[in-house]
Amino acid sequence: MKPIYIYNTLSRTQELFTPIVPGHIGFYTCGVTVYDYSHIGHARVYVTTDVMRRVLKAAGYTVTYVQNFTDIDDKIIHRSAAAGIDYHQFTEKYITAYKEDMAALGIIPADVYPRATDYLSSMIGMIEAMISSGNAYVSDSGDVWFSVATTPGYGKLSRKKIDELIAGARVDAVVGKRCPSDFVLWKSAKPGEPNWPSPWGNGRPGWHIECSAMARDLLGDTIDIHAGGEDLIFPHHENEICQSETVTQKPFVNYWIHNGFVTIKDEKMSKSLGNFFTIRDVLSTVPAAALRFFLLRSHYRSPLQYSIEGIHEANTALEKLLNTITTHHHSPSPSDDVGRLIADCTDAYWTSITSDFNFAEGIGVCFDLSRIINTYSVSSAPLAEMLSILGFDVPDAQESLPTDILDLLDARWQAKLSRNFSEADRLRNLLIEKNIIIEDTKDGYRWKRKGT
RNA sequence: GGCGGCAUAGCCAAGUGGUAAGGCCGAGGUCUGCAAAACCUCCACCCUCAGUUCGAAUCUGAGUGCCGCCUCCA
Repeated sequence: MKPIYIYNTLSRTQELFTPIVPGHIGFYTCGVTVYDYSHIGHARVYVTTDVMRRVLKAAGYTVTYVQNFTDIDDKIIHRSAAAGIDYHQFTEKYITAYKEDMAALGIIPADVYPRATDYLSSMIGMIEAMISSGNAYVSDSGDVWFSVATTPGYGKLSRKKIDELIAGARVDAVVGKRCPSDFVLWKSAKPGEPNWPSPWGNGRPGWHIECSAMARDLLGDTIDIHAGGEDLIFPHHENEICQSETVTQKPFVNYWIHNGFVTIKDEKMSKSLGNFFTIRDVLSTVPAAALRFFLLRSHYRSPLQYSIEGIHEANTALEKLLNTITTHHHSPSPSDDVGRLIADCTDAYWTSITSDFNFAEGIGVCFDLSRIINTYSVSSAPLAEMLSILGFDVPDAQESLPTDILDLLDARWQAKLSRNFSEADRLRNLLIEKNIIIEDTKDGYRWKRKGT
């Protein structure tokens, strides 16, 4: 089990990761509200957490990864009504689309994709507990509110003070709400809205309670890692904490991880600003691996400026690495010195990716290793392993060719040595027709498959 | 108004006390029958001003610029 360091939003410092159960990790990431196609900002979070999972697994842990779908909320209600279809059919469409987009990006599916509407009874149970402990109250309209003032540690994640929240509250007074900072746990149904029965009348859950309930049901009272975009720190994650902790009386999450935003012209990519690009639109113009590489080339907590030029550049850079792997050297001859250089790279790579998941630095090491492999004509397997952890499909570097191809390669090399260039070129063209590209080097030649 | 974050080369981007990784672009070179690739060399007064220190991109203070959260948001 290799040590992992994680920057914990709760402490605002990098900490040595220690799981609750040795060798196993419960990992929860806030998923999307399924009312539209996902954009590049979403892609960043899920590509990042995908590689985090891969690193944790490679470090020797087993990981249970849970990612929810918020399949009921105001936007879903409005948009499905506008489309004239049932909310469930509506969300089904976008859940399918989401899974397609993630698959295209090479993201390993979650172990569980819980949907809010499948966990109503757990949510209701938690809300009842909050009411009986005096942390929540029911208003005349049948809405249930969480009383923030009754939670001593409120604000510990976002570092906000309750009085300041109240003083600076931009929210208009809501009927039934005792304090501006209180938030809704259960909303009574308006006419025509989807609703479910509860002790407080028909209605639907507030947003925050779903994650508290689903995380608890699937991963236990305390989970190891909880991730999401940094816009979720407040109020979503802050509220999850107070809900869960008032019910269980245990810490909700040990390590909080938050992603920086994808920006466009220095502004956050978001639907309300209208400056977003959907994953499927972008992938219609660039390879998915290029987008993945683009997202991984900067640290996950830094803002990332979106640009199609940046993705093209990432593609060029990635191809350089893949080229190193797909090129088969004719004369491998590793030495102890070179072996040490490679080992140094491998060590540096591991240090990077386990130091708060510094994939950008790790990628830098990949280029160093690439140069070593090309310079000394040695096996590219260590580089393939590195890229594989980052989630790139790497061709089999140890692939062997059919004997007829090998014979052609050899014949062409002999022709070249005897300076029979017309025959050498004829054989080279023959090989190109068979998708084999030859590149001569100082000491011999190497080959790779066309288009890889 | 409150809280938080960011500012490194033409562009992208690592680096949290010891004289600036990596990639893209550009320039020159090596190799070479051709082709392709690769390799080598070159390209940074780390936003400003003070301060701490033997030593700061890295710590402290002030300033400037930009962004985010406080309302749905990955």
